[in-house]
Amino acid sequence: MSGRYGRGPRWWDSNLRKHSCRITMPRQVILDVLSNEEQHLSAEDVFLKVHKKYPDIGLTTVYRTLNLLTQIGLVVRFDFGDGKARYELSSGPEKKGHHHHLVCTKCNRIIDYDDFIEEEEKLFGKIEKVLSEKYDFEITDHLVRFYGLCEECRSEIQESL
Amino acid sequence: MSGRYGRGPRWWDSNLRKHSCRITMPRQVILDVLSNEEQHLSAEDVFLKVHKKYPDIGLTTVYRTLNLLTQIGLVVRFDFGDGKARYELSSGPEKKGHHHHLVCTKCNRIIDYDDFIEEEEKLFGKIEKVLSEKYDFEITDHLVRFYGLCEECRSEIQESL
DNA sequence: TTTGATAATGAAAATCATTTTCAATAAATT
DNA sequence: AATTTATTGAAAATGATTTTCATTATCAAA
Ligand SMILES: [Mn+2]
Ligand SMILES: [Mn+2]
Ligand SMILES: [Zn+2]
Ligand SMILES: [Zn+2]
Repeated sequence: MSGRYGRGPRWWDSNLRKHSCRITMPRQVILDVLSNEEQHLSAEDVFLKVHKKYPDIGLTTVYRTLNLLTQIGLVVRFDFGDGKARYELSSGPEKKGHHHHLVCTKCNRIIDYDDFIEEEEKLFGKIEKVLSEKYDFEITDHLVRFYGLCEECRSEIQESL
Repeated sequence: MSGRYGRGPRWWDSNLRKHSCRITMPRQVILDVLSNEEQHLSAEDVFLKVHKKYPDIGLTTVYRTLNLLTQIGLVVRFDFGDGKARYELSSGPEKKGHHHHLVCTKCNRIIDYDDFIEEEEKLFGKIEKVLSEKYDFEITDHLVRFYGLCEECRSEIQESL
């Protein structure tokens, strides 16, 4: 783990500095992986991808870094119910907009969707207002998710009949 | 673990039989706990309550039973993000109606609410229809949840300022 | 009611994702 | 370059849940 990380400064450097976190090689590499590759990676997924190019970066550091990035808000952590947390970049140039998820209960495939977000937000705005008064509860976030069977899993079930 | 379980047959006996599960003492006791006590119990919570009256029932059996009851639909399992699964009776006489949750991110308190369920369902019905076509995904269930700070936790924060 | 097949149980060990510990190392500031 | 201290990696620890396996209890059949 010596030398500086290749390419120039990144858009997230300021975020790190803002929280007085050092800009280290493992952090850069992990953020690069998160911003280039597909979403919803587990810690081990991240580790594996990182490991190919930088075999000296350990799994422990991946966990620590994902926790840090989640805390400072650069990354969002999800629990889809398969026993491992999943992570997704939350902001920046390559950011995906506000979206929710379809989760296949058979193969754990995750599908992002951003349809109806407007309508959802509108209803939730109203709900949040009423609930926070009624239950004296300050709402800061919400979770909407649909579970079911993806196309592949449905056809597998068909075949087995 | 000898002798039969005290009181007469229970409403859930038929559910168990339907799935060709034996009606055992541990299962009766665990179901009794779930139907009498407060909701959102962890496996260990259930074990502790069971243990007071029936010290011979093991934690392993509690886990196994909760899994079974979840599979046959008598119990619903939740992951609120504190590392342990929580369980709630899903049907029967003492059933709570369809409801969603407010989750305190500081103390993990869970508040049930059933306001706006109608409106939610109406919107979700529409969303589900469109999404299942667009993404070729058969939706079987949904999850709505609000995160935030409960009253107690807000006042604690106030005090510490 | 007794019997027999086998599903269910409990204790201990195993899993598995994640966290902690701690000595070594690297990033920022001077 | 020297100093300070946050960060790192390996190994061990943790903690919830599952698996294993020998023993026991349930239930249908005789
Ligand atoms: Mn997503
Ligand atoms: Mn509830
Ligand atoms: Zn699937
Ligand atoms: Zn709280």
